[in-house]
Amino acid sequence: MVITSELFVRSGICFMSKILNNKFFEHEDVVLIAESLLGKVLYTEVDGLVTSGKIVETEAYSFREKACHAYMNRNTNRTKVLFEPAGTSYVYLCYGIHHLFNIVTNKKGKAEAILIRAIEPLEGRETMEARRQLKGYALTSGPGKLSQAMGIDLRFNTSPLGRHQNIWIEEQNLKIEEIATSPRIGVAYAEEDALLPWRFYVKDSKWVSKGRTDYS
DNA sequence: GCAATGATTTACT
DNA sequence: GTAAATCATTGCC
Repeated sequence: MVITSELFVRSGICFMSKILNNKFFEHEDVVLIAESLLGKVLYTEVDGLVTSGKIVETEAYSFREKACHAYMNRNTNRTKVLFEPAGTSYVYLCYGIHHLFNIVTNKKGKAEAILIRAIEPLEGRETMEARRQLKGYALTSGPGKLSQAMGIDLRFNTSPLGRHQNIWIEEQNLKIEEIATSPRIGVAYAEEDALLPWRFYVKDSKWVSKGRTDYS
C-alpha cells in the first residue's frame, strides 16, 4: 500500500499525518481493503466544522455478488458512480431518510465499494452530538448515524476523497483490538451471497452497530 | 406516468 | 418484539 505524507497545521499544533490516496483503494481485492480500513480515521469538514472518527466497522460489496447495487455490472443513474476510479465517494439515500457512505475501490470500471458502517468519534464530538441531537454510543454506531453525525449527504456523492473535497481518510497508526468477521447486515435479498463473511468490525468496540447478522 | 422498495433508525407496544 | 418514517431510484405500463 502507498501512503502519502502531508504536513498539516491543526489547532495550532504541527504534526505529521498521512492521507490515504487512490492507490490504497485501487487494490483488486475489496474484501482485503475493507478489513484494512479498520482503525483508519475518517474526516469531514462541513459548514467549516471538522469531525473525525476511527473506523470500527466496514462491509465489502462487489459487482460479482448479488448484494451489490452494481451486481452484473448493472449501470444506472445511481450505480454509475461505482464505475468511477478508486477513492470516489458513493453516497445514496436509504429508506428515504438515511445517507449511506461508501468508498469506490478497484480499477475504474470494476464496480466495487466499501460501506463504512460505524466509527468511534474523535474530533468534533460536540458537533456530532448537535447534529444527532443525542449523546452516547448511538452517536455513530451505524451507517446512517455516522453520516448524520459527520454531515455526509448526497452532496458528497461522486466526490473523490481528499482534503480539498472536505472528506478524507488518514492513517494515524491507531491501535486495533481483535478483528471479527460476519455476514453483512440487511442483505438477505442477496440469497447465497448474503452469507459471504464480508463484514469486518473491531470485536470489542462499543461503537459497532447492533444490526442482526444471522439469516437463520 | 406510476407504484414498489430499500446496504436503516427510531419510537412504540 | 413490531411498525412507521420518507424519498430517490428503479422498473414496468
